[in-house]
Amino acid sequence: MPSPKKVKKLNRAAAEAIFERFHEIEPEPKGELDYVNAFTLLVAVVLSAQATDAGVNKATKRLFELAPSPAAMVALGVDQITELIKTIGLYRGKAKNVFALSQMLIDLHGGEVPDNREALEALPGVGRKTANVVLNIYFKQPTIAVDTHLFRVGNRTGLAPGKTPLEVELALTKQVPERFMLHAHHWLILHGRYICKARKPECWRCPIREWCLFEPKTPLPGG
DNA sequence: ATCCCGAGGG
DNA sequence: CCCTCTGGAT
Repeated sequence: MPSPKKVKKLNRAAAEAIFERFHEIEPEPKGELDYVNAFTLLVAVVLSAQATDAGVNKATKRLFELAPSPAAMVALGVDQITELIKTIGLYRGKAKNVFALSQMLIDLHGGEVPDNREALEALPGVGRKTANVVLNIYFKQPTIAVDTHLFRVGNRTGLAPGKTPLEVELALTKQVPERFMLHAHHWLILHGRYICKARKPECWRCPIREWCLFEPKTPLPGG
């Protein structure tokens, strides 16, 4: 019979300590995507799939100057949008989605960005992760968007192990204390981006290493 | 499971 | 060169 392979997972107390530490270090973590309203946030997040935020910001600086609203975006047209965002990976599909999504906001939501998951995920190019970001960042809902960083950090640390992003997300909703839920996404993404990096995690300067289950290849100095 | 796909870093 | 970056649709 298949033995249920035990996955090492941090207990609640350790999880709570981790977020206390994050809060202590950075009480108000901020994302690094540029936007000026709900619409531009939504578009920026759609464009950010498999792309760096720095690269997205470079393109959206051009794009949002011409089209900071759904109507302006539709007026721009797919070809113009494509040209403007050509420096971002997956740009063809993203340009089509941004155009169609803008038209749909006009047709179905009075040009506004909807504040619920169902409506958001019905938009082209918007899946669970993107919807969670908009709900969390703009509408201040306690969602946790699991991207490549959260997925890696959740598994590597043992904070929230899971085979899929959804599993990690559900694990995190149980591990993160409610009072820290609004900021959990930003704390974890920044931690993953600058310290718990994919290639060379910098464990020697990690603020949560005393709780982490990951064993770095290169041992800590003196340890 | 596979495709989409440019920029930046090592 | 190879890997990674705030994924989604088929």
